[in-house]
Amino acid sequence: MKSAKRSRLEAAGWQFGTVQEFLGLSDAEAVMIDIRIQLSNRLRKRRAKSGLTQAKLATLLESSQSRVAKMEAGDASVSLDLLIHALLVTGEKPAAIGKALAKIGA
Amino acid sequence: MKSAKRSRLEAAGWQFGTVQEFLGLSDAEAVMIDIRIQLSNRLRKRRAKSGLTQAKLATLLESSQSRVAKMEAGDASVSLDLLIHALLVTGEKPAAIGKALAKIGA
DNA sequence: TCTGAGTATGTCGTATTTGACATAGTCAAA
DNA sequence: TTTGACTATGTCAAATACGACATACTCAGA
Repeated sequence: MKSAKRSRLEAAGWQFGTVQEFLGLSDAEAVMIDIRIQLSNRLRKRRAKSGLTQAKLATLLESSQSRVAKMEAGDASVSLDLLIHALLVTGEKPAAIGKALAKIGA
Repeated sequence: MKSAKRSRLEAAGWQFGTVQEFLGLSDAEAVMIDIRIQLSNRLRKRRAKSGLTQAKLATLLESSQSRVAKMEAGDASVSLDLLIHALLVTGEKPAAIGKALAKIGA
């Protein structure tokens, strides 16, 4: 968007910025979401590589297929605790989890 | 302990091994605890370095002094989510958190 | 097209985690 | 030794994360 138009709209009361700003999230909260997404993606890859179905992984975790689906979807109802636990159960090493986090901007 | 004595005691029904074995924890659960401890220690250091009291940090987190104390004590009632969030609020970068995790054995 | 294995999504009752509060412990400075 | 700032610990009602279940979607192979 050209800055002239933007200025006009802002004068009319509109605000522009990132989605983060739109949602009113602080930096920390935004990073929390990035972490969740990063771990989710990683879990799906790990599981696929191990040839596990969501149902089988759920059994190992003493959880349920639907919860594993939510983990991999980055669902807001899933804690980082559960995601990390799941990763560890797939054989992921803490060092690898650390590396994944290191790639998150901010 | 000498292995002869150990063998004798094992024959009598005693078991030996790590604390982890004693408590009946799986590898993943043991690592979860290591992660909590690592992040707890890191939080206390970060806060001290920032010259924040537990009460002030609690305000930033919209939490309470007692919960911050529990975070730093590695209390079992504190989730990794909360610990990580707290670290981020003290200005810790995800990369630094990643490095801390990378140092965990196993 | 069916069928079946795998995955996604919504809901429910329960278990855990939460902030708040009360209160006790610690320790330096007066 | 008192005071005051900081930290630790226990408890509680409320919030939220949990596993389980039902059900829908996807898609490859018969």
